Amino acid sequence: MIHMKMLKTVIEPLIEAALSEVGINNDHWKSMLAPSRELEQGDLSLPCFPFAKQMGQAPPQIAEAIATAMPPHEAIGEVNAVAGYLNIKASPAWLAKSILHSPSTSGHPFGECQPTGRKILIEHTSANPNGPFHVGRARNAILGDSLVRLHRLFGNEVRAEYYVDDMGKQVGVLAWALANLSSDEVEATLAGREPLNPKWAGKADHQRVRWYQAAQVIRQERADKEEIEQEIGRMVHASEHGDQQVLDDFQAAYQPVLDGMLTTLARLGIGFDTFTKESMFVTNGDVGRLMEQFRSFDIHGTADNGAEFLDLGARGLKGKTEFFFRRGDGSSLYATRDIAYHMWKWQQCDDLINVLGEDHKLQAKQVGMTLTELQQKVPEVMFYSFIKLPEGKMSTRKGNVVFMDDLLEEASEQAAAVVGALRPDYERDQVKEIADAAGKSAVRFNIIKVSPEKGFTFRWEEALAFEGGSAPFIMYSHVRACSILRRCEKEGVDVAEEMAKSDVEIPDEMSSGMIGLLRSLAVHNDVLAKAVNDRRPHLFANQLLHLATCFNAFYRDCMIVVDGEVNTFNLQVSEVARRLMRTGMEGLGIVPIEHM
RNA sequence: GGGCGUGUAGCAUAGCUGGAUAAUGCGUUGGCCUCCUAAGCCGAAGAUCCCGGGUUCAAAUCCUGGCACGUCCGCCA
Repeated sequence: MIHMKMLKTVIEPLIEAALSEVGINNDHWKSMLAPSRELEQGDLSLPCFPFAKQMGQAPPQIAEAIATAMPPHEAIGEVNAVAGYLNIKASPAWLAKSILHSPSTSGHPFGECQPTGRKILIEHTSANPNGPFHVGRARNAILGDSLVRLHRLFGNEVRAEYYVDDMGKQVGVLAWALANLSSDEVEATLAGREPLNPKWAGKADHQRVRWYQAAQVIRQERADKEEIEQEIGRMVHASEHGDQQVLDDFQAAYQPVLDGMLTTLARLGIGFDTFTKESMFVTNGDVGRLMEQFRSFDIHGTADNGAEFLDLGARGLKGKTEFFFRRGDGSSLYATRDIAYHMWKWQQCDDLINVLGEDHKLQAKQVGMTLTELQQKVPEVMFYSFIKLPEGKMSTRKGNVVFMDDLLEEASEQAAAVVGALRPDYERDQVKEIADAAGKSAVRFNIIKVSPEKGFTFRWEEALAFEGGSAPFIMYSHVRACSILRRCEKEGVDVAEEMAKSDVEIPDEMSSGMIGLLRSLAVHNDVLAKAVNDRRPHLFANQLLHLATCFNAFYRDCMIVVDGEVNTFNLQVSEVARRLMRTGMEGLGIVPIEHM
């Protein structure tokens, strides 16, 4: 629920006064004051039904009485009582003045961040480096990166971190395959499958994943599979005990794959500040010390073969209650290292956020409970549900996947076709630049605009939609705002000078387009705050869509330059909207280009 | 079997710390470019808010019992 905070702050004392004059004295009403359902009626509304009993009057009467008792204020454009609701509409002139003149009271209407001083560490993606991104895995990266960007826009100091799984079975299999299988063997093993797309033949993530896939088959089928398993097991075991040679071999195997994956993410505008290797916590002794510490816990237990666990059932965990942190052979488990990793992360930030697939819910719960047991803070987690295809679950084995690299190519191509048709006079390079921006933005936005916990079915036609509720729609509104600026320059208007005027006359009568835009601008930063604090980027995505829609209506109703004359008020509002659109787009990873 | 999540017009979604006539896009359909980019704007049609029960002045929203789908329940990562 998004309140128009700048209005709420001002009118709460006024309502308080009106209520006490009418004879209502309780504080419950503050939580009842809500954004109006009917935008025509107002910005904030107070349902008066709960007062009926106390007052012995019908709600419409009470609403009427409160409306009459409301003290006048310049912020209030209109007060009305309808069907038991007290509706308060902000005065457009006051909204305009607040937005234009006092950046400090309205957050940062010009899109400039005010540092909060809070340090946030966001870990996202952290995919195993064993193959290229498909759109399923990419939901994590897109969601995570949007959260990173939104936090930065909000003014937090953010570190985006990738946790590299550089040990364990998956990397072990990859390393074994690269060392033991020839190219011919790999291709023969994978003969029945989708071949490597020649376009990606030079990209290590696409290339090396074939070794990995072939190894998965061979481990099941080849006559010497037991020896293979032993060999892999030996390497994995060594890696878990911090054997540097094995870890180095592993890195040589996965690093090119990881680099390829990062290239894909970079195309989406996704990057990281730090990479932390899982093995670090084994080699530096943290994991060993942690496991020793667990032994002193009263919920510690030991299985028949010497494996150790914590009985989280004793702390209220339902279902699977034993949380194993050490194998019978004494080596650590993924979750154990994850706990060491979290303790390390907590030393470097005020807030910790992890972006995880819904399949990690139990594991995250176990880690969280164990951290509590260690008297550590529990990280915030953003869970998302998986992306599937219309044909069903994504599966590399069945060839039922859409690679991110392919999606981006396709998006760019389709966008180029649209731009080419719409702007026949553009140069080829310009078309390509616009198409790349529109393509990647559309792909990102398509995923961010829906709430993470909702199951998501990938459809080409939706991912590549360039109208309606898409990124290009927002980009287009922004382009219009940029176009206004260019028009001003062409007319010889000194925009900086126009913007600096602080005594612009604010008209009494405004068009619906202007009023709508002012209202959207007024809640913009409230939505950003909510999206950041609740970890729900889609709220901000919808706000940006709303802002763009409102801008389009404003664009229709409010000319900025007429007959060479500039309307300063309209220009100033347009510029606030432009900057907010621009920073908002950056906050979601939409590329804010100036021509389309 | 147990835990967690999801179920809203033909389709995809928003709304879910209870409040008015359930919002948006696609699709369907009717209009708008001598005027700052029509990737746009304005209008119309289209909803048993999965089903049953309960709480409440008021339920898409909260509780409860079903159903469907997703996901987890490894000494894997």
